[in-house]
Amino acid sequence: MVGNDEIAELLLPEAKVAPEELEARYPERSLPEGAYVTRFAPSPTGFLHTGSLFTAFLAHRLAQQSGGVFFLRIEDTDTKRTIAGSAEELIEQLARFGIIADEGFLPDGEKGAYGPYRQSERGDIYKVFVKKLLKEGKAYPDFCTAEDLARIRAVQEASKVIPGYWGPYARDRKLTNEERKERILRGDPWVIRFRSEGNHDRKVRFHDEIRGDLDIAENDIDVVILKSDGLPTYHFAHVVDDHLMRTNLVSRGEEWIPSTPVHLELFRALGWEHPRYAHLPVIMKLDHGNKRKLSKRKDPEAAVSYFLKEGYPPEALLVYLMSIANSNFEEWTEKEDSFDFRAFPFSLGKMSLDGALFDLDKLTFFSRELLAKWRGGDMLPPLLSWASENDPSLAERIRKDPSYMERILDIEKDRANPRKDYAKWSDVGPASAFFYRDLFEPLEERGFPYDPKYELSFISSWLQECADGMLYGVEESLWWSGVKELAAKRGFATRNKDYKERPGDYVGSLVDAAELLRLAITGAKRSPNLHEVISILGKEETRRRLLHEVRRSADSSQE
RNA sequence: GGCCCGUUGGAGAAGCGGCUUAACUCAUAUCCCUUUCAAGGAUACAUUCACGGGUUCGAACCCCGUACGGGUCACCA
Repeated sequence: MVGNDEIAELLLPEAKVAPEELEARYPERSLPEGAYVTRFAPSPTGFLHTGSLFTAFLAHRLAQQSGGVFFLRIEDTDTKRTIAGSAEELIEQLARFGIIADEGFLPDGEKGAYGPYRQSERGDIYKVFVKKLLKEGKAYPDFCTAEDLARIRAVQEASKVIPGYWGPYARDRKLTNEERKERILRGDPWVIRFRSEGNHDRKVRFHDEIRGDLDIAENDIDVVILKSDGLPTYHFAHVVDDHLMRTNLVSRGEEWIPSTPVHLELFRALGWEHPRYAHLPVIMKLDHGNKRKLSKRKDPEAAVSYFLKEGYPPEALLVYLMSIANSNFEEWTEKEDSFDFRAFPFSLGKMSLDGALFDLDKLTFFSRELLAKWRGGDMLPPLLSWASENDPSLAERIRKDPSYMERILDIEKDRANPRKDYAKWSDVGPASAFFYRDLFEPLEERGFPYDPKYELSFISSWLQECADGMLYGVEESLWWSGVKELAAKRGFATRNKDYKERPGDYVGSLVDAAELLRLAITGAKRSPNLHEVISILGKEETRRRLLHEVRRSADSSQE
């Protein structure tokens, strides 16, 4: 008689460590009551997805606010899909969002006593437990080829039974150990499958921290736990790792709900308690009236790098994500007059159950609000580092005279309701262009859209009067009354009401007078506060711009 | 297709059987203020909670069915 032990030995001779030894090597963590041990466990198969950032962010928050531990594990058991360097890129990007793990796979190497934190380096650990299951008869080698599996599936489809490698359809479950030994020695390729005791007509109930109690059919599939390449599947790796790393709350995407019964059964078979689960809703997008998952291929905003490239401050994205996670966060920000989500008590129970639609408008709103609170001095460093990567000419302009840019960024910031011009760093370049002579000149040459009701000769003389009579270096109200005086002399109505009542008595309203002035100085009908603009440009440049327009309009009026 | 989860305004949502003639935020529109823009202020925007039925004196809230949306059914995670 060939026993299970012999088969296990034949299959996995390299697994020599005793399970107990591993248990001892990774002891229970001693943490305060209620502390969460969470993790982010990405597959290094490409860029950081916005949904992954959401998941990582919340796991991180949960650990931090409970005084627990947040670690990062790389799930690279699918060697075919692993992309070299993407794990490093992932953690580097997370770090830009301030999501830095307490332990695990980190930018400067591994840290923590529960490693290794890369599944591809944990092969021996998994095998120890696979071997244990083998010995206990809870797992067995399966010699099916892809064609064998396809055939089984075809039979199942034809007879309309539930597809999958289960019960009577689990071909190699029924092999005798003698047969197994023979085939192993013969060198037939194999995988290890878990022998499920489940019955899909029965339901398992488990508690989800977000959704409450869930009743789902038991697993009855003999899932593969060790692949032919010697690495475990997700299911097995999750169970072993989260047990050994002493995770107590697994937060992951809701796509995992249907396979949770598999995990529960594996935990039981190994004699372990399972962690708590929180299945997070997935971020969606509206596409032709249909909701669908944010797609890597179709949606630029599915990649976190998109936001970085556009120059949204990372903080703003996180504020937005927190607002979809807990909608009461928004009320909290108003009450506390703060966007500091670190101080906000995030709650799994308050999460909504279905996936939120990604709303760029709302992100923009938060971003504007956030940046409005920053002074020029706070904005300069992140702006410069963004520009260095994404807008070299802007970066150069800033470097040449940082304090000039700082003054531009500070326009109308010094008040109770600060100006909200910028939602992202890429807004700064276009918005500030007219302050720079080399960028402004082409605008000048092109001509300005002055109101055609004014003759060019009139414009010319009005601007000349402004150039000569305008006050510089004085505070705004003084400056403005100076302008008003000039406008009155020129025949503009100084009060809008007057103009509205008797338009015939005036050449225009103060609005018109100011618009001509604004156009000459900034090149646009819309601009930030003119007084502040002028004081940043300085008397010389302002005069130069005015006189240039005086000349130009005089010239064209003669033609 | 089977199973699971869900369905409140354009978006995020509050609500958990009478206090809802459905809060709040974003977006949109109009008006006010105003030297433009931004900001700010005011107002409008679900005659009703996917639909149908039931329970109840009373339902967005409880039950059943239907529809719709999403997820999942791999040696991928």
